[in-house]
Amino acid sequence: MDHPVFKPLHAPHCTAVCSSCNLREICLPVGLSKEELAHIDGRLVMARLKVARGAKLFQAGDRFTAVYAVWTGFFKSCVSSKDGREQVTGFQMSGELVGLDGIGQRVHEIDAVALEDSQVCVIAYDELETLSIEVNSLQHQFHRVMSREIVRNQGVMLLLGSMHAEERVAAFLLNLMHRLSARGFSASAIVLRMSREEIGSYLGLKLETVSRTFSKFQAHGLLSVHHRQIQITDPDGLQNLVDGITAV
Amino acid sequence: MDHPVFKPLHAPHCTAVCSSCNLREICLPVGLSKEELAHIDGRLVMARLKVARGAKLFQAGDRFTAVYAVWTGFFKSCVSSKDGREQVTGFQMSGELVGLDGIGQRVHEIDAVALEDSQVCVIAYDELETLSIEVNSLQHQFHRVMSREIVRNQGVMLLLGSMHAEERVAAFLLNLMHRLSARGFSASAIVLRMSREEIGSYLGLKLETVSRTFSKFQAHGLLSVHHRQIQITDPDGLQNLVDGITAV
DNA sequence: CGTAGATTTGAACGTCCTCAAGTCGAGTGG
DNA sequence: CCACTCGACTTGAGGACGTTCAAATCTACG
Repeated sequence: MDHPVFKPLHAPHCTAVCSSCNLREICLPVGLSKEELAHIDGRLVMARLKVARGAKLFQAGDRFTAVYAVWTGFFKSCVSSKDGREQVTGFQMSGELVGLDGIGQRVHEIDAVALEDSQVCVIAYDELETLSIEVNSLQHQFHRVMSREIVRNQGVMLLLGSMHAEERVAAFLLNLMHRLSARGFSASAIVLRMSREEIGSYLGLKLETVSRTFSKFQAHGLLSVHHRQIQITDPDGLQNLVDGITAV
Repeated sequence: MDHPVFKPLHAPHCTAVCSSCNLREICLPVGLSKEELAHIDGRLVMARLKVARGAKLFQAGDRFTAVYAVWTGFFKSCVSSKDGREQVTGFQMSGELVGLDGIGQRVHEIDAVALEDSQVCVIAYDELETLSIEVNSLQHQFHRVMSREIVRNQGVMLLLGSMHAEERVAAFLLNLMHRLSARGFSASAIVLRMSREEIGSYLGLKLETVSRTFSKFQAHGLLSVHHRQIQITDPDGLQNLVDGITAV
């Protein structure tokens, strides 16, 4: 199976335009001039796809043909080893790119799963390479996106390699908070799109540990938890935990 | 301080050529045609630098101007957090690129330290972007290199997030073995370039645990350790450990 | 309204860490 | 050449943190 079954939102001839997308200041085309945007309109994004909650956008082993920009919704990326171990390597929200793992081998090496009903912009990779040659700053932006992904992953390695459970959970929540607030959502009221188990997998912890840590944070007045609703009441307190300034 | 002090191996006008480099099948220019190699010769690599053992090629905060291809020697990459936590995020050997972290912000976000006297090829990033436009397959290869770095990091996340100490050490040794043998070195006799502490930092373990694990592997006949000399006697046994087929 | 899945909480256990002592080897100066 | 010294490594014992196993509670969805 090379591709899951999708229904394009638009007929093939009706392509998406970046210039009028409200994510253009967050997504791949940041920093492109009006003229450059006009040049890539209808060429960079060939189609939009709906991905239902729980469905895979692609999975390890699928042939790589495109990278995807999350337009609406929420995704997780997972690697698995032969023996069935699974690790969530990231969560992607609107404006973030999924599928960069496939460029190297022309085959995807991870799974990308929608955590809620989502829509993605399909960026055919061959076309991206072509446009990168024509539009200088698109190439530059694409390199920046990949570089940031590398840096982000190294931050996760720091977290997994040297932080305690409470520090990991605090760092996770703060990161989510910052990314959501960059998209205009409340910086304090978070609705988690993923289960405790998925958080645990991402943080290298068991779901019980995540749950216990949430409870402990609540007992210390850092936040209040109600199922997947999190209200951050003391972001500085969480930051102090991450920075090793305080403990709970 | 934007740059450490280096002595270029060659005068500025005497640039390095990829077409006659013995690493051209491993390094960035893999897959370039003879004509394409000729086109980038003397332009891609502007100079070579010596980096003494223990010296930093660059460090977090340095202005980003170039990526570096390891020509000879061995490097480690480290991220650090505000509170002084340090995490080794990778070890680089000949033919591998260092410095991709800086593209996103035009500032390096990690430290790159030579673990032995080394030489690197300096690839000015602006020139790389220019050449990528002129030479199609150079752009493609560069994307592949970055993509593989992303995949590699996700593999490390899997290791850090879901493997036990013995599995981590086994995976580390096998990885080292494969990369060394791809460069024509013995697949069984490894000379470690890094300390137990650096291995531990990379694997999210303490140096004592690394040491104990080596000893245990030796007791089980998987390898023999003498300081930094490792003789792998049972690679399949190590692989079985990584794959969760056996335990020690 | 009922069931399956997600979450919370408790208790016992195990892996890895911490602290500490001892060994080994390379480099240095007598 | 040998003794000395420092850093790296090894090994042991005890303890901490997170896991495992188990049960209760809660929610969402049909």
